[in-house]
Amino acid sequence: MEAVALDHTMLALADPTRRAILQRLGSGEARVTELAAPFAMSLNAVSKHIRVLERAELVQRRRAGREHILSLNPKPLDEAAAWIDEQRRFWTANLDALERALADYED
Amino acid sequence: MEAVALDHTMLALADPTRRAILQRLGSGEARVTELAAPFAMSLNAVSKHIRVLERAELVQRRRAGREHILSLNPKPLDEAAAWIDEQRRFWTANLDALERALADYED
DNA sequence: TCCATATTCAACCAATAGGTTGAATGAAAG
DNA sequence: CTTTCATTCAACCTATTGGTTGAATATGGA
Repeated sequence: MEAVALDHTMLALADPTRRAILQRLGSGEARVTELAAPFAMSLNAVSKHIRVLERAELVQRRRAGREHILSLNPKPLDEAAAWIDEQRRFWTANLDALERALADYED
Repeated sequence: MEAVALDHTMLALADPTRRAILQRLGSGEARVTELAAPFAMSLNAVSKHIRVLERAELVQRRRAGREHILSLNPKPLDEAAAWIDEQRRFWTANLDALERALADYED
């Protein structure tokens, strides 16, 4: 994944409102007003959050007349998970090597 | 995971310098100066990045004389990965339900 | 046509991020 | 001791976030 794309994805995930929006979109597409309803903030604020999610390409917009229908795009989520998993594999591999070295030392 | 902890973790991961620091720490602990060496920015800037990683508890500090030794703490990484995986499971479950509904409809 | 609805745009604001430089602290080494 | 090394603290700067309110735009419906 492009570094800047990861930046955008991780930043988008670093806010509880945006995570809640993603979670909501997990059960199906929704209009802006529907997405905004649960939150104690203005529609405009939610609209801005949606733009952050769009920048990260976590969310796609489709216009149907005056309504904008948002839907989830899981790919950046996959790529963020892949980055984390790679780090964890790398880290545990090095830990294992350390343990083997210690075992050798103890012999 | 606490929402605010996830906020801190995701935000910490949303910067290429900090991700590189984590990657470096994957292969073993390091001093501040060592961590800063690869980057074209001041030591102070890297010191700040480290504080962001510490706030997220992705990194731990141990003092040895005048040196501060940083090491990786993978737990927040695990919890971030768990959040993402949960979303993906939820999402694919709903997609599957949708597909089943479509299959029924087509019958 | 006129009004209501859905949404964004624009301007503003306070707080935070991400960087700089310069000074302070504190340990090590000569 | 005095100097060097490792690191943070403090102040500052600019850009971005995350929110607000008010106006603009565009579609739908009576």
